[in-house]
Amino acid sequence: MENSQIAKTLSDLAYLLEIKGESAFRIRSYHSGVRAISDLTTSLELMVQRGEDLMAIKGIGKSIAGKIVEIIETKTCKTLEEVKKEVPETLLDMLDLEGMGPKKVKLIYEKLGIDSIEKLEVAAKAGKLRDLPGMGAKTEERLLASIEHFRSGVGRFRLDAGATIGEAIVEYMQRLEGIENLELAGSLRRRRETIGDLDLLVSCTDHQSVMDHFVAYPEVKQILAHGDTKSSVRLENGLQVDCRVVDAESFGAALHYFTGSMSHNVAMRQRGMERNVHINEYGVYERDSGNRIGGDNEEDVFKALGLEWVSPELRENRGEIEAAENGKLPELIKIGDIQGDLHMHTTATDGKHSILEMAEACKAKGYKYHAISDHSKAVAIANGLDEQRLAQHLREIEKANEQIEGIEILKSIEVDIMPDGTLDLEDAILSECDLVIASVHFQQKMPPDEMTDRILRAIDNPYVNVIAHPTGRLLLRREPFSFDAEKVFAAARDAGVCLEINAHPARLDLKDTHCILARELGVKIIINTDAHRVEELDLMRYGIWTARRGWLKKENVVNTNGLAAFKKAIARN
DNA sequence: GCCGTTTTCGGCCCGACTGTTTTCAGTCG
Repeated sequence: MENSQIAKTLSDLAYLLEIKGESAFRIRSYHSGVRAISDLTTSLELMVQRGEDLMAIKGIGKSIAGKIVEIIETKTCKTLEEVKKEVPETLLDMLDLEGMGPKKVKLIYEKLGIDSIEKLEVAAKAGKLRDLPGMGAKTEERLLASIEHFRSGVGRFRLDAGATIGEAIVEYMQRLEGIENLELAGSLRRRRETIGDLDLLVSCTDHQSVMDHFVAYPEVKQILAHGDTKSSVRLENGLQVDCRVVDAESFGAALHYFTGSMSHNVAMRQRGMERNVHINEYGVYERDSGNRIGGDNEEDVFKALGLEWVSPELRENRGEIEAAENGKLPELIKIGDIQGDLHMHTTATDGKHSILEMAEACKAKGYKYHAISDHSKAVAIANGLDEQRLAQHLREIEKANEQIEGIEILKSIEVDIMPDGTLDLEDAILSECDLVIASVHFQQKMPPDEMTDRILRAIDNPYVNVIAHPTGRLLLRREPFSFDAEKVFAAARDAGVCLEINAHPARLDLKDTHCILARELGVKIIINTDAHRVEELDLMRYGIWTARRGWLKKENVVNTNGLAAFKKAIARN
């Protein structure tokens, strides 16, 4: 069972208890337990199998640990089933509406018997909510807008969409006179693979002008809030953007605060309490005297807690605070460390540019080498290469290599891993390639054991150097296929096979937590764009961001080497 | 319900905004 399923069960329980009116502190414990589970990089089921102590996880005590075991073993939770008898599960849907919290859900359910979004809509339209204490015509109006947004199905956005939209807003905001500092914070700054909203932080002496300029952004569909220091808008595309303005002396403290993650911030504040330091978005203060000890830059915040500055990508409460305390933070890989891109397609299959065009583009990026790795015959829809065409294609790569100076083009192929784990091209032709990339494209829905064996068998093939996009997921569209990651990673390590971080923002596969596992196990990583046109070579930054979230250093990634060292690094064991 | 250099009780992060109030509760991040 996935950690996310366990987290969902406990989260449902927490919200239902909240509606029921349970003690706020008990609720908070459940929520922090859920957060602790979400921050985990190891499988709870595996921990239970190994007899590890769940109570060693901060935020999980006797009661929640017991429930986790119960959920894994029985697939249900008795407490949750009990609570559902008193508080209908359907109330949880209403909590998803912007502006609806547990108190209002409870009130509306108890006074009017409303237990679904549909009934809520009818009541709001009929003006029946305004008679309830604390509610009025405006509440009804806002709720109807929330329902409309909910129905639009707009959820999270891909990282590249967030980055593009965010960069456009930054450009717009910078047109305002008097802006001192401007930064996108939140999950975008942490480079999460998907983002739920954008957080924009500004410092300026004239707060009001910033707020007014922000809500006047042409793409704004709805203004959700418009205050003195904080405003929120919904854009036409459904994305919510929050803007916060502070004085310059608070910018660092605010940037830290609004970068999050929530888990990281909670842990930092707890640490602050232990050290008699008070942190908020305006600065860092001594708790007793109230004396301000910093806040104009982020370093102040960490320094006040005896910590080194932590890169935003690591702020997920996954051990970064302990590492920062002990000087054990990794020197994270940077985009400039990459010396070559080893996974890209050409017009020979489903790419849009020729071998030479891709080579010139790679050279322009400053790469020392790159690989042309088109599809194999199993991917017929992409005009994949069979043995004969690949042989011809390899000659053409050689020819292109002679025509271009200053960069080495490596001969490669993205060969398909068939359902039985064999490859769809003969070993003889694979042996002529400098680099063989193997990937699963078809028949992804198989039992986890079979998928594990399938990939293990591909790793066994002595010509395979890389497993590409190892989990096959497409963000927000397709789930990863399930297999025993630890087994596969260990086998890759033992065989000397690299695992790819596919940098395409639709994939980001391996994902961050897999990178952490890969690093722990000592697996070699390669970061590739899988470009199908020259412009997509620019996607490398998303792969780097994911690697950074996965605590990877330059040394963990083979294509940070020069050509000679790279060839050694990809050699099989 | 969780936690502990204040360890088995007594605390638990906190500030902004809105709407409905007339001093504040609920929601959000």
